[in-house]
Parts: sequence; C-alpha cells; structure tokens
Amino acid sequence: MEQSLSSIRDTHLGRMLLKLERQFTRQVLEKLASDGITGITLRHFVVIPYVDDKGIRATEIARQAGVSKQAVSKLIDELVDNDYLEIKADPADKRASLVFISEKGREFLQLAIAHTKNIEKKWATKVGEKDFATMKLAMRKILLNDD
Amino acid sequence: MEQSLSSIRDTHLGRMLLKLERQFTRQVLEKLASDGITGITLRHFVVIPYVDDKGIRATEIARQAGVSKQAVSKLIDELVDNDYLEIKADPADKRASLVFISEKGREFLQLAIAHTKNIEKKWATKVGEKDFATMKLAMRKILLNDD
DNA sequence: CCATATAGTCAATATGGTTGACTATGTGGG
DNA sequence: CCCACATAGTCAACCATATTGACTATATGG
Repeated sequence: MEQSLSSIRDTHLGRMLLKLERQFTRQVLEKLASDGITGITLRHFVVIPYVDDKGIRATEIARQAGVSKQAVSKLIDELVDNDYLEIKADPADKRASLVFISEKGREFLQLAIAHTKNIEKKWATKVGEKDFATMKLAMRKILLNDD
Repeated sequence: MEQSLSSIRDTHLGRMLLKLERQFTRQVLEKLASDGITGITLRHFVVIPYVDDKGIRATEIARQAGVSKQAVSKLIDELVDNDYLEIKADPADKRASLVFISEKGREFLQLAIAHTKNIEKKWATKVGEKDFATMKLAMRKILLNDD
C-alpha cells in the first residue's frame, strides 16, 4: 500500500500534467507581467487562438473551444476592454458581431509566443532536445485521437 | 500572423498540457463512476497521496501539497464523510488530528490505480511504449528541477 | 508562566465557469 | 407573405473550488 501511495504521489500522470500546466502558465504570465502586459491571463487563450483576420463570431469560438458562449462573451469583453481585440458588427447578420485582433493584440501575441518558446527551450534543455520533441509529439498524438 | 495564431492553437504546450490533464481526469472519473464510486473527484488526489499508515496531519498535507489548510480540511471532511479516510486524535498533540486511510479507501485506491494504469496503457499504445516512457520521464525531469 | 507559535475551523471573498431566461434577428415551408 | 422555429448574444442566478482573515484551543521555549 505504501508502494501504491508513493507511486501515485510521484508519477501519477494526471498530477504531473496538472503541475506542468500550472508551472508553464505561471512562468508565461510572469514574463508577460514583466513586459508590463496587464489585464490578460492565460485563460484568455481559450479565445485568442480562434481569432483570425477574417473575423469570427463569439458563438463560433464557443462551439470550437467547447465552452459556453457566456464564458466566451466575458473573455471577449475583457480583451476588448484592454484593447487586445476589436469587435465589428457582422454585415451579414444583425444579431452577430465579428471579433478581430487589434494592433495591440498583435504585439501582445508576439511577446506571448516568444515567451512560450523560451520556456519550451528551457525545458528542452533540461531533458534534451530530442526527448522534448518526442514528448511534444506524443502529446499531440494522444490529443489527436483520444475518446 | 495566421501562422502564429494557428501554431498557438495546435501545438501550444500549455494548452496541450491542460487538455491532456482534463482528458485524463475525465476518463479516470468515468471509470470510477462506472464502478459505483461516488462522492469523490480527482481534486481529492491533492490529499490522498499524502496519507500513509502512520497517519498525517492536515496541516502537513497542506504544506507539502502547496495548498491552504482550509482547502485540505474541506477535502478531508468530504473524504471522511464518504468513509474513504478516518481521522483520529493525535495522542501527541491535542490540537491536531491524524488522517488515515480506511478499508474502503484502500479498495477505492486499488481501483483508481488500476484505471490510471489502464488509461496510461491505452495512451502508450497510441504513441508507442518507448515514446510514452520517454514522455513521462521528460515530464518528471522537468518537474524535478524547474523554478 | 507568559509570549508566541501552531492545528484546525468558520466566514467572507475571489475566480471562473455553468445553466436558464430573455431579446433581437434570421430563415424555411405552407 | 408570415409564422414557427432556430440562432447570436446578454443578463442573472448559481455552482465549484480555492483563497485570505479572524478566531479558538493547545503547545512550548525562554
């Protein structure tokens, strides 16, 4: 039993995933904070990756991201309040708005991507480039076709 | 920019970690639910791995797990209510209680460990045993010595 | 034996999400 | 043409999970 408990504590995959995610998130946010980026957290990345230059509806983001439209609506509001996104009326549908990324949003994205890559690089150094690449590929494969 | 956005969407490490963790958690909980296990969720695993046969104090779990003692206290209460844990007065300190795992708790643990291993096995099959092992080892290494 | 630290609880608050009800607008079939 | 029904988005209520602060009871070292 002791054996079982300690094996859960040390190598339980679920907890490792959780801890790594928190660590990664925290480090990215710290870097962004030191750039003076405010009013944004990583939860906003539920929305951001779905925004493109053609404009997208809140409902569409909600559907694709798998969260409620109310949650997406709130995230968009916050991002608009901080000038990272812009919304325009959808000419094709008076009920809808289209979400676009702003200039400030693009700048923020460049920073976020750079920090993300730096932290990945740091981690890659810890475990070796090759094994790190294997790890990421394995993760992607699992996500690609798991029930 | 499109390139950047889509690269974030598809391979951003933070989101992969988050999604994998949720997927793993959900699957374990589904399995446990189909065993008739109730009143327990994976957040209780913040507490469970620290319980051993010698008994442990709530405060000590909180310290080691890095969460508030209030949060741990609530988790323990729930686990005790559902008979997965037992608490006894600490003979050495009248302020304190010691947390032990119950018989029901041991049975639950066996199931949880089995399901965890099965899901890991399923994932290992998807990416290959060798790469899966590399992935887990890499994750452990990163957790071991990251700031 | 008192000053201070510690174990644990209760309450208030923060955060981040959900579901439900609603308004306004769009759309397809009689 | 228009009505029934679907859809975009908002507002409000609620829920889950954690935090911090204030408190009580007990321990302990100078």
